[in-house]
Amino acid sequence: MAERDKRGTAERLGPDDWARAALAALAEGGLGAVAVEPVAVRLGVSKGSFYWHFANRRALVEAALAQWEAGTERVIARLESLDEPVTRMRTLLDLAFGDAENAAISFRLISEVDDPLVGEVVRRVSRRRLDFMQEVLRELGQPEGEARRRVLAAYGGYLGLAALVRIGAADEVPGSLVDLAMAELGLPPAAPS
Amino acid sequence: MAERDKRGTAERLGPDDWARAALAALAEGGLGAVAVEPVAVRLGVSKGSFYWHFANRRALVEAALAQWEAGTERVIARLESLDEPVTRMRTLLDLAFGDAENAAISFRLISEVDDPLVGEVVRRVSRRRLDFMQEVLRELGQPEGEARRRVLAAYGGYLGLAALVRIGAADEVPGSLVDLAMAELGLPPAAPS
DNA sequence: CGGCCTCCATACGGTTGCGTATGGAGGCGA
DNA sequence: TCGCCTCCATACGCAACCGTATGGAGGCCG
Repeated sequence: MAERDKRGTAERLGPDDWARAALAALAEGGLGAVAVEPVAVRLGVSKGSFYWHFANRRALVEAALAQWEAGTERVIARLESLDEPVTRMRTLLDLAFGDAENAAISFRLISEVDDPLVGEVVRRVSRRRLDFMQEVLRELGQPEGEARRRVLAAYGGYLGLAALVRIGAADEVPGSLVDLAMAELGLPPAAPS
Repeated sequence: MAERDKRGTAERLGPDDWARAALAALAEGGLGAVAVEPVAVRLGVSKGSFYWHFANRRALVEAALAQWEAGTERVIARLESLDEPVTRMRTLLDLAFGDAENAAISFRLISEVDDPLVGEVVRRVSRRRLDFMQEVLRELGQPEGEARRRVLAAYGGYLGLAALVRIGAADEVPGSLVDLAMAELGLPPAAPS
């Protein structure tokens, strides 16, 4: 792994490193924490470095959002290699309920949807996720309206439960919640591995 | 200053007015928007007024949180006047899914749960709401674990759907979602009015 | 070896928000 | 009327952050 210690060994930074650090700051402190100087401190460098790689703070936020969106695309691409629709959906749910950090970022970004930059990406990513899930249900023969309603309930439930876990109201989402979500989607609860 | 009717009828302000304005700022711009000077501008006064009523910004945030918590207590007190448990739950869901602004505030606060002030109140309010719902299900004879699981799914679904509405993924929660939530709770969907 | 290019540090001015100090306008009782 | 109390305005110092300017260390290449 790349040593991320202080500037001991003079590792050079690229825009991706800044975007990654910006996402970490976003998850911890919200959009307001994605500030140039604090993120620079987090990386162990100064602002001078930042303004070499980026024009301004806006560009950093855009890079962070792009990296977050790319993560969603990566997951979807990985899921599309699975032939069986039911397995695809169950793997999606496992990934979604398992990645608490990404859920936290999603939560932060949704609450910050009034920001024009954030809003555009959040809407696009959410639509992408919902459409993907709906397509899986369509392959399984569910009618359009029914599938849409179930997908909204399932994705909304995912977001909300992630919130409850975050505040400690629900300790560590039990595996049965994946089954519950599968049931809401009209799919069999047990994995046919 | 010849101009002084900027504030209309309410000439003098009290702490409650500041707390209300702070909640409005919170819903719009998040916790970071609960700043002294912007809220003062919102009320049409200056900082000098604020520091008469409050010691510092922290006190303003605390007052806003207290007012938000009081709203939850007010709703619960109103619900407890209803004798029939099923009616109580259905009225609760109608109120919850109907008040989009309060859902937005809940969302903002949950995403800001790392803040010690916010975290304490958010956890207490969430526990209060969950316990109240669980108690209703218990009155209806549902076993403890089952009730807890259903309440978590329902409250999580509420939060998540509010998020989807907020980003425009689900346009205007249809009334059928209340029925869906009732079904998740193991209760009859139709109101017996 | 000398020049250039990349990446980063330092220093500066501008803006915004926090908190304090001080004073002023208006109501109210003596 | 006088004096006091309440509520608010103005002015100031301080800190955090944005963006710019400028220079410097180290690698690469002629």
